[in-house]
Amino acid sequence: MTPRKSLPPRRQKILDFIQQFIQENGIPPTVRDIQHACDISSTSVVDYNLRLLNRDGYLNRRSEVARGIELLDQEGQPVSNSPRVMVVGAIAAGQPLPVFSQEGAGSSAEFDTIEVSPELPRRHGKLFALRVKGTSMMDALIDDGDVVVIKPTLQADNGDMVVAWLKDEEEATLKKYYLEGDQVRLQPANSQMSAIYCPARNVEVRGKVVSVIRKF
Amino acid sequence: MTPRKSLPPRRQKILDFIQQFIQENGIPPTVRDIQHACDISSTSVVDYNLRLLNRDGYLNRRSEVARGIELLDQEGQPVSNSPRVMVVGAIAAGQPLPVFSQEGAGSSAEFDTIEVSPELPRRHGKLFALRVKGTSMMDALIDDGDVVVIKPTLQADNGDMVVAWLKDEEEATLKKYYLEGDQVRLQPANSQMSAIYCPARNVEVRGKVVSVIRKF
DNA sequence: CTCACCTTGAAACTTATGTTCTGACCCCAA
DNA sequence: TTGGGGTCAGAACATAAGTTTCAAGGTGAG
Repeated sequence: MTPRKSLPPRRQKILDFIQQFIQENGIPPTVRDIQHACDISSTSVVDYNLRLLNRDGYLNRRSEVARGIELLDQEGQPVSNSPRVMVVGAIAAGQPLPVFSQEGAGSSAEFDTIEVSPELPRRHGKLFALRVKGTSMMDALIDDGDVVVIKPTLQADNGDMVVAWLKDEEEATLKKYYLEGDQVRLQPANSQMSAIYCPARNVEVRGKVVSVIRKF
Repeated sequence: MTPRKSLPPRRQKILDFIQQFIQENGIPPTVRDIQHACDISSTSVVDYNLRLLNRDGYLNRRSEVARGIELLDQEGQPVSNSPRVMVVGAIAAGQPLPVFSQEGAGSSAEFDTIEVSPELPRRHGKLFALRVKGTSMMDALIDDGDVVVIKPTLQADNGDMVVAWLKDEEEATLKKYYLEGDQVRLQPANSQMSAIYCPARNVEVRGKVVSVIRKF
C-alpha cells in the first residue's frame, strides 16, 4: 500500500469531511454530500479524488453502492465509528495535572485519542482521558500505562472514584471520595490499604473516573 | 415509547437482518437488500414494516436518504456497530472455569455480551470475556466486577498475563506467566506481592488476557 | 514553446433506492 | 354475512446517488 504522506489540500479536506460526516451521522456521505461540503463544483471531481484516495489506501469504495465509502486506517483496516476521547496528558503522583477544559481552539488533531465504548459518552457526556505514569496509583488498582477515562466535574458524590488534587502535597491521586464533615476520606480501591484523611480545604476534585482501560 | 414486546416473525426477521447486515457491511441495508434477504415479494411490504418498526421505536429512518436506517436500543439510543464479545461466565478463586470453546451451536443470544474496541478482535481474533467475582484477583490489579477480555489459547509466552488453572489447588487465577525450566513462575501485576512458583504440570494456561474493562 | 499529464468543470446518463397507489387477502368482531 | 383494520403483492413512480463523457485549465520537463 502506498504509505501515508501529505495530501493535496482538496483531498485532505475531502478525507476530513468524510470522517466528520460519519462521526456525526453514523453513515458515510454521498458523493454529492462531499461536493457541497467541500465547495466542489462537480461530482466528477469528487469521484476523481475519491478514486485516488481509494487507490492510495485511504478508503474503500464499493462501486455502484450508495454511500459505499469506508475509511481505512494506516494498516488498511476499516476504521470504526466508535467515539474517541482525547488523552490530554498523563497523571502521576507529584506532577501537576495537565490543563483541561481548554478546548475550543485546536481540534482533537493535536492530541492522542483513545477509542471508548459508545456507551460512555452517551451516559456521561463530554469526557477526556489521562494516561497513568508510574505505579503510584496501584492502590487504586491502576497500573502504569493504564488509561483512565474521566468526566470533568468539581463536584463528587460519596463513593465516586475521583481525580483528587491534594494542594499541600501538590499531588494528584485516584481514590474513592467520601466527604465526612469537614474532612475528606480518600479510600484506596484496594481494601487492604488504609484510607487517607485530610481537610476538605486541601482536596480539589477535578473529575470522576468513569472507566479504566488496560490493554496487553 | 412503546415497550419492547414479541414482534411478528416477519418484523423480527427484518430487524435481525438489519443488525446482521450492519455488522457485516458497516453500513445499513437498503430496502431492497431487506426485501431479498427476507424473501419479501415487494419493497412496499418492507417499507410498510419499516414504518411500523420506526413507529414502535426499534429504529430510525431518515426519509429520502439512501440507507437511512439506524437501529435503536431499548432506550431509543442509536446502537453502535462496535464488536461485542460474549461474557461466558465468571472467574473467581476456587471456582471451576466455565466451559469455553463450546461454540457452534447457540448464538450469542443466550449470553451477556460486552462492547469492546474494534481494535481488539482485529488484533487478537476470536475473544471471550469473564466477569471477575470477588477480590481474589486484586494482586493482578483486577477488582470485583471487572471484566477481563481473553483470547483463548493453551500456549502462553513469557510475560503474558494469563488465565491460569492450578490443578491441585483447583483454582483459577490471573497472573503474568513465566516458564522457568520445569517450573512456572506466576507473577502478580502488583510488584509488591511475591510471585508463586509451581511445577509446570500443575499449571494449565486457558487463555491470555488482552484487556481489562472497568466501569464506574 | 509544446506536449504529456494531472486536475478541474459542466452536464448528461444510468442505476440504486426510497415512496406511493391500488387491490387483494385474512381475520375477527358486530 | 359484512365491514374495518392489519398485512401483503405488484407495479409504477420520483428522486437520490454513482458513473461517464467531453472539454478545458494548469504545470513542469524537454
